[in-house]
Amino acid sequence: MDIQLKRGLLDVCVLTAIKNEDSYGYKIIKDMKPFIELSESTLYTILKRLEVAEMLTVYTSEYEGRIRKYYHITDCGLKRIEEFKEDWKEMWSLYQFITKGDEDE
Amino acid sequence: MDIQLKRGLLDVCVLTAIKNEDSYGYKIIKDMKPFIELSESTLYTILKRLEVAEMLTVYTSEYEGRIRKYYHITDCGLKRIEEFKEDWKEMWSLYQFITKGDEDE
DNA sequence: TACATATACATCGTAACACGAGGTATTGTG
DNA sequence: CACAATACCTCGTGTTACGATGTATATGTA
Repeated sequence: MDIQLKRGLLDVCVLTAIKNEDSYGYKIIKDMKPFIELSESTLYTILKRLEVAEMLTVYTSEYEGRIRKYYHITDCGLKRIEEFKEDWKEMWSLYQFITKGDEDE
Repeated sequence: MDIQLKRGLLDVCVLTAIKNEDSYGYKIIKDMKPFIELSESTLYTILKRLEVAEMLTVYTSEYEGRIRKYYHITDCGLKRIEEFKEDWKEMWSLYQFITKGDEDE
C-alpha cells in the first residue's frame, strides 16, 4: 500500500490491535500482518508516540525468562478510534468524488 | 480531517480535479473545497510534485490580462488514480478490521 | 557443542510531506 | 484610494514511516 496512505491508518490500527486484549510489540506486528504490514522500527515509534499522547499505558511482565512490555488502551485511545470512524465518513465522500463517473469495475 | 489521513488522498484528489477538464490552481482549490480543504501552499507543492512525476503537464494561458497556469492530466496520472482504487480495497479491509465487533452506529 | 532462527526491544538518520507565514501582482468594487 | 478577490510562488518547520543497526535471550538442530 502507498506509504502516505498508511500514515493516517497505522495509529488507529495499532490501537485496534490492543483494544480487546493487552498485547506486546512482537505480537501486534504478527496480528496486523494480514491487514497491514509495518516494520518493528515503525511500530515502536508509534507505541512511544501513543504512550506520550496517553492513548495507551505500558507495563512490563516476564514470560519465559524474557521481559515483555504490554500495552493497554486508555479511554483517550478508544476516543481516537471513534474519531477515525468520523474521518472515515469524509474519506468515503472523497472516494465518491474520485470515482464519480466510473461506470465499469 | 486528520492531517495524516489527508496525505494519502491529496495527490489523487488533485488529479481527479483536473481529470475531466484542464484546470488551474485557484479553481482546483475552490472545486475541491466541498470535499477536502487544502491551502494554496499545499496545492502548489502538490502540483509541482505531480509535474516532476509526469502525472500532469503544464501550459500557460492568458485570461483577462492575468496569466493562468493550466494543468493537464497524463496517462501516468490516470494510472495513479487507478492505483489508488486498488489501495482503497486494502483500506476497506482495514476499516473492517478497525470496526469489527461494533454493533451500533 | 556450535550455530541458526525466532523472539523481543530500541535508537538514529533520512526523506517525504502538509502547512502557516509571507511575498508579488492584477482586476474589480465601494 | 482602499480593499477584496484572483492568481501565483517560496521558505522553514514539525510530523512521520522506514531501513539500518544494535542488544539480548530462548529454542531448535546439526
